[in-house]
Amino acid sequence: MPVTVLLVDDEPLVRAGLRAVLEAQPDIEVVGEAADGAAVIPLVRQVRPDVVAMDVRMPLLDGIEATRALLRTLDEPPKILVVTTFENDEYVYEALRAGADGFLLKRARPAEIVHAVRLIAEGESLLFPASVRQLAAEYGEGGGNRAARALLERARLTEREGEVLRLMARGLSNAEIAARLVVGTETVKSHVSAVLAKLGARDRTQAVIAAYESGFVAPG
Amino acid sequence: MPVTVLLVDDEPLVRAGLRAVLEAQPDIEVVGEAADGAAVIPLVRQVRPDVVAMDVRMPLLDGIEATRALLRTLDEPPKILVVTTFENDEYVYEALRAGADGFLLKRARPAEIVHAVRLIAEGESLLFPASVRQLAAEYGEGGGNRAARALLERARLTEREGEVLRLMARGLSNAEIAARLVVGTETVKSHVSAVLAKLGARDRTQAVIAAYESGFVAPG
DNA sequence: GATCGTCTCCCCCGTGCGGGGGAGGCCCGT
DNA sequence: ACGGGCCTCCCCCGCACGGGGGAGACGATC
Repeated sequence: MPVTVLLVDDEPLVRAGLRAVLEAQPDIEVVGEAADGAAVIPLVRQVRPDVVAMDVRMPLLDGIEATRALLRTLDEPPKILVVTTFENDEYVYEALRAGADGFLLKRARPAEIVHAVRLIAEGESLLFPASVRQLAAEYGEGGGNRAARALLERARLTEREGEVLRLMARGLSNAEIAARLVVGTETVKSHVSAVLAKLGARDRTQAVIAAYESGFVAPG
Repeated sequence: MPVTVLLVDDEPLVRAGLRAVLEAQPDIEVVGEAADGAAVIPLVRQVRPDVVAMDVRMPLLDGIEATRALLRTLDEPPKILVVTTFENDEYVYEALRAGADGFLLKRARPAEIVHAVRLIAEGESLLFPASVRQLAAEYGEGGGNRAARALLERARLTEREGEVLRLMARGLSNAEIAARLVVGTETVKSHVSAVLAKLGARDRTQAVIAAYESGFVAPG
């Protein structure tokens, strides 16, 4: 019997993407979609999915409350996979504390997404940051650069964007970064915006946090 | 024979403070002062200090260039102790790479300053962040809270300011912190300003960097 | 009782930041 | 020769941020 999945995300595009990725697997079946956490409980009662892939930030009822509501009201709650764009989203940790089984970044590759759903369905918990750090650890002490480069590929940061992120993580302002890279501040702003978008960060502080948490830059 | 020290800092107040602290020691003697790195070489030639306590940021010639110049032009260069307000100042690391023997935060307690000068004079190197991490390590894995509390005392952050810094390090905006702590945004702004001042950080990003680098918050 | 530190909130104000656009030059792969 | 990705720079714009003040309330300390 296949793994049944319910998609909950306010963006139709994301739902379509997840559906496409998951339905390509013979052992995974998408059994429903919801655009907001508010609609999830009756839908779960109705279709009884194994896994709910749930966005954190939603207009009416967010992923945290929806998770709590599911666990509170159902006798056999589904596994809950939190899907988010930003791994240091404060809501993510709250969702996990609320009882979610794992979380996954939207920028993850299709194979990773499929893998995550299968793991969750099997009862495994899944925390992406841990896997990222594991990735960094694979390259050992000396090869920090290679791990960083591998992370670059994940986040799909260009080389220049990686440089800018590194300088951001050293506390430099846009003007200082511009001076360092010998380009205009407008250029730096472009790169910074690109980095924020790709990391799902709201501001440079969150980007720096992501850099530390992912191992892209290391303390010391 | 006493340890002789030359003070190089563009702020007279800082020089006076260092002089007061150091001259109180019978075995330490301040043998000169300079207001900028540009004046340091002839002065060092003249007074031959054991230790140069040098600011990093100075108007004409900064601590990095002054350090390089000293090491390049003198056969028996003095020990160089970089004195700065902010431990994650980008220039600090460059100064250390340029050959400085250690660095010290201006917010350090008098006893620490004296200790640092003596250590440097004896040929020991001294890196404050390392000592902070060592401090954190002393408390072991389980006692992270105690280490954090010890760090709080060092930076003289109040309990509330520590809370605020922790939330800053999770990427929260002032408004979000205010909501979380159930206070007004103006209050949060006050705390944030206090944190920035005490850490010598220019903005919240630098404060978060300091939090990570010092071990106040840990990745993962 | 007076003082100090902390937490709380208020004002004004400048500006760096980030979003949302667009655009030209470059190299590379097709 | 053309498109696509990347780097570069430009515009406008709103806003959160941070600095610099001040002030009241509370508890601890002296």
